[in-house]
Amino acid sequence: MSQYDENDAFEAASLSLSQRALAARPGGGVGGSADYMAGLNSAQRAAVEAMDGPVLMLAGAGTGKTKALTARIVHLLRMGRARPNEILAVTFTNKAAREMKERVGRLLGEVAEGMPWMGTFHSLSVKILRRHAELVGLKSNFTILDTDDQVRLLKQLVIAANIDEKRWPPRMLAGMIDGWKNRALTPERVPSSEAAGYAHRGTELYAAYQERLRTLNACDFGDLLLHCVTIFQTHADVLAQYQRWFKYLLVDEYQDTNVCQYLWLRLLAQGHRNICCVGDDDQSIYGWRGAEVGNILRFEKDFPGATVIKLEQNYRSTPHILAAASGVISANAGRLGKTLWTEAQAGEKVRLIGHWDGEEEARWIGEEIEALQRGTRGMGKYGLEDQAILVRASHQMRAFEDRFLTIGLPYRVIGGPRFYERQEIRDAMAYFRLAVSPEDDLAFERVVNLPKRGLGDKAQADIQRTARMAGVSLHEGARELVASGGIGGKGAGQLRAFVEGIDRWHALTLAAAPVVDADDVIEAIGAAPKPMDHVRLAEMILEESGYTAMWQNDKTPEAPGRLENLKELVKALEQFDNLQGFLEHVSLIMDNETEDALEKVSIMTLHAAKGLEFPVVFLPGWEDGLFPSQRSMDESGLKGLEEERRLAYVGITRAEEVCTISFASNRRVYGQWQSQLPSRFIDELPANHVEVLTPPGLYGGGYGAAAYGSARIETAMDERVAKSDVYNSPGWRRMQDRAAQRPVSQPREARGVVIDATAVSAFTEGDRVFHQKFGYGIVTGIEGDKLEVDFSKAGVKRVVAGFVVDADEAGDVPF
DNA sequence: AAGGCGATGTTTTTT
DNA sequence: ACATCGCCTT
Repeated sequence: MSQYDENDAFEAASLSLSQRALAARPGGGVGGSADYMAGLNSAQRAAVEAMDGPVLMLAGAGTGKTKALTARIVHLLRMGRARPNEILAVTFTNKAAREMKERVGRLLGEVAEGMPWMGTFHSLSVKILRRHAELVGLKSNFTILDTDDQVRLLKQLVIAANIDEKRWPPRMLAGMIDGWKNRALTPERVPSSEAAGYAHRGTELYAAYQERLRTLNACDFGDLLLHCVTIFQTHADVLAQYQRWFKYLLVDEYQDTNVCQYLWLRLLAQGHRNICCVGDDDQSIYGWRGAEVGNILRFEKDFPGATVIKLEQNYRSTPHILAAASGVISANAGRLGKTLWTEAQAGEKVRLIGHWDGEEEARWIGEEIEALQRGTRGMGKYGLEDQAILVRASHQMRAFEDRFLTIGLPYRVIGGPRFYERQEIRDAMAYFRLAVSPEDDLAFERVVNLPKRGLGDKAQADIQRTARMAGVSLHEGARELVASGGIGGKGAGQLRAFVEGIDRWHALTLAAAPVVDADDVIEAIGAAPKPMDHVRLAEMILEESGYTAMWQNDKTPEAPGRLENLKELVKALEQFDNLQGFLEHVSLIMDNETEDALEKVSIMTLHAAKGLEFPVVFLPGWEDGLFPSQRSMDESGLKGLEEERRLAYVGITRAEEVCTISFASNRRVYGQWQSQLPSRFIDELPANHVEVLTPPGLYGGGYGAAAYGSARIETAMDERVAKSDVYNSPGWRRMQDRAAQRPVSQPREARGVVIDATAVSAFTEGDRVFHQKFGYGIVTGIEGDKLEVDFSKAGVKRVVAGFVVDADEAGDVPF
């Protein structure tokens, strides 16, 4: 069942909930004694009770903003201010929306299905847009393009416009258009000052792109919001209807809103102005994708008379950690200004350590994690799931993955490519899209020659031409081309089969969809096959198209993972009534939540860490150029640096008890060894909340030998000089040469694949094994639980036995 | 039509 | 270093 089904959210669906919820507490909500108020501090309470008019809830990290936000919703309901379907609650991610629903539901003692207008900007926009699509020239069943489709479409337009796509990459145009849409600029509103971009033809192509989208009855992500804003701005009656309906607005992570989202909110809030924005200017880290910190900084100007409530009591971190974070962030100008405080015990100081290079850093952190797991650091015992490594850029993860695989430390990478962004998932989805709507040209293009059907550029151009001449879809065009014999021998049979396959699958989606009316539909189709449930249909499509076989025949190490993902995809179908519902869902949702119970260290980017917390946090790579990122500073100057600093703030405030910052003197960047300077943010850490650790390498004393403080820089400089001597020494060069000769072409593992470190299998020399990261290999030696394996792709590696499986098992992934 | 090879550009990411 | 992409060869 789709989350975005078209049940009428305006109607009575949710009345029963509100009435029951209210009835459950006769006289409930009078005064502050209601259960949902229990445990709120005075600031949180104030945020809950300030119901009317604009409210800005400035919620520092770990100050219980979600608690306040959910209590506020419950309060509005209990006080009878609004029915559940009259509250608009907006988040950025589906995860946040889900969590809010759950928590509100728990407080109400009901399943919060009755809050239809709680969701992401995009999902709520889709809901609104489907009702008024015709006002922007779309039909209400428009499709939502992903970034991939978007770029491919733009590429066609760029080529058609005779522009050198090498000098002016379509991807760049996509970025510009996204930027414009984020700022709510339709093609005619793009300022002329920006017209020079993209070979002076940016706006022209933007307009052409919008036109093309309309023809395809499609939207990109930016359109979902922008079309809503356009409708609100040009149809006062429609806007008024929504303004009347949504009695209260709540916005989470307000500091992340872009101009378009801001307009969307402001338009809806005009009138009663019952809008409550929650956010933290110090955690604004998405400026690079259009977020405007200005929105939150300007709130009181935008909404005069606003109540501003600061949540400053932190329930997450120790005082040292908070002080370190505050010290760093205080270097930023133009903050609204908050001071976090806590009642927690002092705990450990933030630990700082320098390393020789990135590999040593990874080695040290690995050992530290294991020591904390055993409880041998005198700082308590922490399970692996309590520990996280937060990096600035995802390429930093590699060193950790390599190291952890070698020592057999279970880890999981959070983030990474989204499930639905993986190639095999998109391919499979394209097949499903074709089955549901054979006229989906973008899907057709994607898979017409996948697996290879001998339909290359020439054949595809012929199909395009035929279709365009007849004014029909590529699917129909292809049918005609086959019928007219306009296609050569080998491809002809294949194309015919492909076209007929689509017809057959399409017929089956019709038969599969409405279970109740199945008989009628079958009659209508005539010789239609038996009704088929959509899960089996999906399997069949992937089977018959040869797509599954394509990966089964693929011998690269990532192929089994891809088949695994396809299985997962099919499994995910079970939760939906039909393919259509599923496609709608996936176009807006990332479902990356593979909560496996196994104990694992988490590795993720700082961006992905926002909103999370861990007892133990490692922050490696604090080196100028890497963090703060050089690129960020080059492109956005001081603004960029300040955003990096907020990222540092986010990183530190993720830690509850133990926070360890580290840097390396040398790092390989783009294959080149570079000597690194410690991050300027390290200088901003308040000295009395930091403990400097001695690195294990003892490269002439290390940072721990020096008193921490103003002398640190000089020491670091001296150290660097000393180290660069070592770096230039013959011994070091020999080491480098050896390292360079080592076969290290390690294929990147398919992320999210469960690594079962607990499986103990007996191997003998000569066994053929499969490793998630290194691929296939032969066991050449055994030492305890460690194996020496000669991998065909990655060379000789020592790996923990639990990380490899028998090659036959791995190759035989049943579908 | 498809696989191999050299040029290229490398943050962060949601929907 | 390394992956991706477009072009060139077969």
